[in-house]
Amino acid sequence: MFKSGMDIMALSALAEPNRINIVQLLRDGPLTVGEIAERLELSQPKTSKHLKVLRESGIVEARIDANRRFYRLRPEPFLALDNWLHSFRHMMEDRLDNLDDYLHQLQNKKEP
Amino acid sequence: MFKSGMDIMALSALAEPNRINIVQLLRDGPLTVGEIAERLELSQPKTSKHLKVLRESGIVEARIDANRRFYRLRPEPFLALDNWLHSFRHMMEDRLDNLDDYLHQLQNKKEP
DNA sequence: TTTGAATATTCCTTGACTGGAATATTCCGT
DNA sequence: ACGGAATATTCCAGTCAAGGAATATTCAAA
Repeated sequence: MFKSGMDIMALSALAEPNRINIVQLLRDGPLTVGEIAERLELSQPKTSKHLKVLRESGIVEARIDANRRFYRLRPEPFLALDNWLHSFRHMMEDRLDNLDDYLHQLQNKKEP
Repeated sequence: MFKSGMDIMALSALAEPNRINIVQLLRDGPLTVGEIAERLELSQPKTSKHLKVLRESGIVEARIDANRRFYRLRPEPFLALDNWLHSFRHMMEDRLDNLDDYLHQLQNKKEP
């Protein structure tokens, strides 16, 4: 049986500013809790708690190295999200009316 | 200036079961409030309130026809989400270790 | 085994979100 | 203008998640 609905857990986990920041930070590679806390200027307990939510929703996982934990992103939820988004393809294609401008705006990441 | 962070508003709006259901229902085309409420077995005020959240986060828009409002999805947030997901491509490619199984599992939407 | 570093957890308070019920608004037909 | 249909809004109570502070746990090194 195939599940066409999106996982709420993962979305809820991402729907929080600190956690989105953590996820975007981990895009470039694994980091320890202390490094994450330092770069985002978060307290250590706060960081640990958000990482726990991300971990329990399957978005990150930890590699334990003695005292430290290296957190890194798991690809599965991102692939699942991408897969879910594909189910909206037809809707988007049907509505490609005044959308060219928006597309160009998204593509143009260069400064003027 | 280009914003590389994902919009929290849209994610928060999606991170709720009723609203995800509404969004997935609207995938197939516009519906009125009453139709949405009926198909999802939600009360009318409940439906209206969730639609308000979706509307204010830019996920849906309403076409007014006399007494009725036809709600439909806006493509922009989905494109934005898709665009954001692309920034995780490298991470996903780097971790395509034991991921083949998962990919096949996602692709196989047919029954055995 | 004591110390210190790194991380997790608990307790508590506060703010935000949800749902239900009732009410308000808008519009069409008569 | 009136009544009814479709939708929105308000009010209120209950729930839940986030933050701060303090504390607990785990590990390595001396």
